[in-house]
Amino acid sequence: MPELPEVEITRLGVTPLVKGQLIKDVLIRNKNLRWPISSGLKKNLLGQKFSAIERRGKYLLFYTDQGCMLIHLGMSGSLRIVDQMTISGKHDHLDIIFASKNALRLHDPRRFGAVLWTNTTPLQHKLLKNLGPEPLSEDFNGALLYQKSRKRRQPIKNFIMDNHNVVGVGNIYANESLFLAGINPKRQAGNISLQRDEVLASTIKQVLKRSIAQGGTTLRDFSNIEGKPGYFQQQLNVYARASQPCVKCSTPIKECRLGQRASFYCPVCQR
DNA sequence: CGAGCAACCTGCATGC
DNA sequence: TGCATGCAGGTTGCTC
Repeated sequence: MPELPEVEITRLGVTPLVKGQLIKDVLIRNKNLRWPISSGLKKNLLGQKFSAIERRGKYLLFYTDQGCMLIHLGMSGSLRIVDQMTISGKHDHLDIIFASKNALRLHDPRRFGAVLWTNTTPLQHKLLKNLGPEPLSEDFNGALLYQKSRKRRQPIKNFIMDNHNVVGVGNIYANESLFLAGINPKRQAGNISLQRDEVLASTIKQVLKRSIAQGGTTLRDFSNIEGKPGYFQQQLNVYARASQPCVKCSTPIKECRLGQRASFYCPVCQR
């Protein structure tokens, strides 16, 4: 489900409803995620308040005065704010219940998500400390892309989806960004000129920003914290459009697999 | 070191 | 209708 825009939509939706609210109870209904939810989570959170909710890559960081809860939504995770009495479903793993009677509820059918606790600076956490730059920050630009990709032979699509190079570019947005930048996804990362890397970096920023502005992409089941879908999928140019005409030149869109992921491109517009 | 790939899971669409 | 297969928005950690 979530790529960076969807995680950001979730963060923006959750923040006003949970920030500063006293945590009254924590229910671990199903601890089975990528790693088991620690039973100590309740002790860590009880009586605390979230002072800020930040994002690093696709991780959500829920800060308290005592430490920080990290949540990753994996492929199918979502957060909702519900009334604490709302009946839970099969894949509802965790409820954090506030004095306001609202609950922050984590739903994750495929269980690729994670809920972790850290007492140290979260950005120094093992899973976060080696992440590449945020795509929407000034740290990420064409010069960086160019410098990091020299002598790299892997396809550019794999390269921009690697968190060490830049975070938050998942499969949909990698496909879309490369289309708009006119770059073939199979092209070796190390063979791309500085000028074209600059186009690519600014395209990635633009695509992510536009998607956030439209509430993210809903393909199957992404929804925001109120359960409403995003609208960016209406603007997808290549993703899941195999054999359909390119929006620019009408050539049928091609599909291939790169790094085990479905990849879509126009063989004429993308070189 | 880079690159490739299996694995972690469930749900859904498809085809026989 | 039932069963097998393949695929899905992500990431880690192994092997070569």
